[in-house]
Amino acid sequence: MARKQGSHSGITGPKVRAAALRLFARDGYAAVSMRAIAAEVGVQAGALYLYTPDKQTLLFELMKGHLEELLAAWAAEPKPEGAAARLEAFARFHIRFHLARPEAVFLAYMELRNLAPANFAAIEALRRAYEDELAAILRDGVAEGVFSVPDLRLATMAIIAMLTGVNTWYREGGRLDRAAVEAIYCDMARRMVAC
Amino acid sequence: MARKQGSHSGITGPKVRAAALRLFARDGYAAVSMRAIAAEVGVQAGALYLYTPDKQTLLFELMKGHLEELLAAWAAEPKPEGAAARLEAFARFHIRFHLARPEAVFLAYMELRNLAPANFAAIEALRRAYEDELAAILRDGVAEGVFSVPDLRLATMAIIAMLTGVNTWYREGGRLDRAAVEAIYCDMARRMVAC
DNA sequence: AAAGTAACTGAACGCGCGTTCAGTTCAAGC
DNA sequence: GCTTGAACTGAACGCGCGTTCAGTTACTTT
Repeated sequence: MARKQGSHSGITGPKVRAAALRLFARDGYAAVSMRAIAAEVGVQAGALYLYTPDKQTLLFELMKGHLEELLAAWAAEPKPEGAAARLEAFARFHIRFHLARPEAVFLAYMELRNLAPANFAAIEALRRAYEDELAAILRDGVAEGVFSVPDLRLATMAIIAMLTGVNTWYREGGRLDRAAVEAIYCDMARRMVAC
Repeated sequence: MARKQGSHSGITGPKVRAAALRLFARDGYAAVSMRAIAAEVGVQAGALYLYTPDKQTLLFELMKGHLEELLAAWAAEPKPEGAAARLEAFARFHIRFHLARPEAVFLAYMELRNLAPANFAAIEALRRAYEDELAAILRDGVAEGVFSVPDLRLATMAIIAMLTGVNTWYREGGRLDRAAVEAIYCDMARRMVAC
């Protein structure tokens, strides 16, 4: 049978991941069929199994990849002196990173329940590691005497929930641009923990 | 054929809603079959259609019911004088109400994409009405000179995201009880908008 | 030109899906 | 005790699911 242009190009793997991410984020893991992903890529469903052992692993790899990228990106970020400055860096980084990847963020928050227990544990550990980065900043700030928090863990969760919340309403071309949102949320995060 | 005890008891409707809420929240709308809901109730799948026209409407009614209950409960709450006191009342109410209904809250946040457009619009309007309640408190606080917010809408979204975030980590019997969590989050919300 | 190989097809597997509906059961009203 | 009607069953409808695999294609290596 005639083969279409672009076959054997060697980029099908990334295409599969991109299509799966897009569709999982839009319709939800359970509502997306392997055939739908395949159609998006331009192959038959069977071909997907050259790139993933099964559907569940495809989801897990997407979430794991997202969180590892998040941790790596934060690790690569310059860390200023002083907890107050580091909190600002964290808040700005968090919003910037998350607004740039709305689909992956959505997936990582919404599809946890579709993970097999072992995969769930792995994702939770990555998320916890990220939370610990913020917790360390707050702890340092308290030690420096520039922050006062009633409870370290709760303040951590509160700030992350607040910052991640931006993804639920932010739309390109809205009333405020990313820089303005960054600045305002930065300010609110600072107020929450400032003495 | 012999009929089991409890038939024709006239409470099947509520049972259907309760089972659907439990299963939708646990496994996700798309992953729950009408047969699974029916099994939970103790009837055959066909019997569910005496209580709902279809699966989609069942989801919509659950979400609508939850948000209407939320608005009614807040309307029934005593409103103290002064924006600062009203913010405290709102924060405590929000946490208390949401922690008491984790399944409905989870459903109302996670299954929006499974709503038909008309149903989605109805749910969004209810949610917006609730947000406006908090926005009004913040506006009043600014007018009274007791609050200072860089942006009214963003502060509203930030506080609600922060408060709702409690549901993602709070577990009965954990380190802090509900009252302690309420108090700490109340404090953080106040700090965010205080002058 | 022949052989080898990675990429992909297309058909098939058993299964469960949402929904419909004719028929059955049971309690209540007369 | 007969009739009524609400509650419910159980089978059926066509369809799409995740996954497998023998076979086919297109390109590379020799």
